[in-house]
Amino acid sequence: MSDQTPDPAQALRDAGLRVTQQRMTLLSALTDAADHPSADELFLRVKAVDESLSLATVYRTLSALEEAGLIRKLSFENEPARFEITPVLEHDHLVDVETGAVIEVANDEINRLRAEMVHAMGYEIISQHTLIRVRKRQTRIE
Amino acid sequence: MSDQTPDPAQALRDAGLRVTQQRMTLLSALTDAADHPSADELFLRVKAVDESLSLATVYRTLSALEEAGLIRKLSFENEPARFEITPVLEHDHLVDVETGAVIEVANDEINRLRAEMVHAMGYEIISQHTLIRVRKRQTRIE
DNA sequence: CTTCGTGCAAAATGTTTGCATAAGC
DNA sequence: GCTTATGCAAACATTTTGCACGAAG
Repeated sequence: MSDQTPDPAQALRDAGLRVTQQRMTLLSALTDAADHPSADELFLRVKAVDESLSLATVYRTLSALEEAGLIRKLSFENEPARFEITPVLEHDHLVDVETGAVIEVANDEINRLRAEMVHAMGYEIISQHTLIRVRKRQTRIE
Repeated sequence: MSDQTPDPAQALRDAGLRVTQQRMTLLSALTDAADHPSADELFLRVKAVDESLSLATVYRTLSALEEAGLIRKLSFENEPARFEITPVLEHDHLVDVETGAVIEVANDEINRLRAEMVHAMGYEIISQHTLIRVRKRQTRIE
């Protein structure tokens, strides 16, 4: 129960990054986020904490955090990039095209098959992501 | 051996779209493409056929073709969208981060598991795509 | 002949960058 | 003190749009 929400300062230090107020604010905002915010949405959230934090810093910090492997960038279709704390358990995303809802899904069997396939081709996986656009199935008359 | 490269005009008509010279040129360019060109790359290729064809038309046509289901838009990371003729057999893409090469891969087992999972959650798949960023595995000393 | 697609230029969007200042180490 | 991060505004790349004209059905 000690590293549920690890100290952002420590996480930054461990990643070899300088610990600044802005980076801690941003990392905390992402850690606290239940959704998958875009740079712009994050900007609004961190501004509520630190009025002076700029959008440029949000972008620069997101790049730095991604490069350090602390966060993951998700490229959805026809919309700005979204971000999430690097998941401990690999998972993918369903996007309900009607509501816009993003649902996380994990399937060990699929992950295993994928890793095997890639390995057999002589590659190693750096990162992976599956995006499935879905619609609620009509189980009854509507 | 009759519908290997179907008549673009017919394909457009079947999709309920007006048959214009520009759309045929673009659809042919994509059908002939061995790679996954971006809007800009396609623009260069179609301009070689029809000098007057504009970039705006390329974008508008790509949107129309995608909506009609004739082509698929691929959202890669940190680069413009790429396009391909809608594949008959569902497949995903490996991107070699060192060379930039895009490799198509298909795995029926994975596709089946995915469809099952999504179905069990009460959804139906509209479209799906897996992007795997990879690096060549060192099999020997380098 | 009516509707829809096109070209052009301008605009909108999302993201990056140069520079002077401020903060981390 | 030396190095790196930040804020601001300007630049950038990609994609979208308003409008007048031309082509498709």
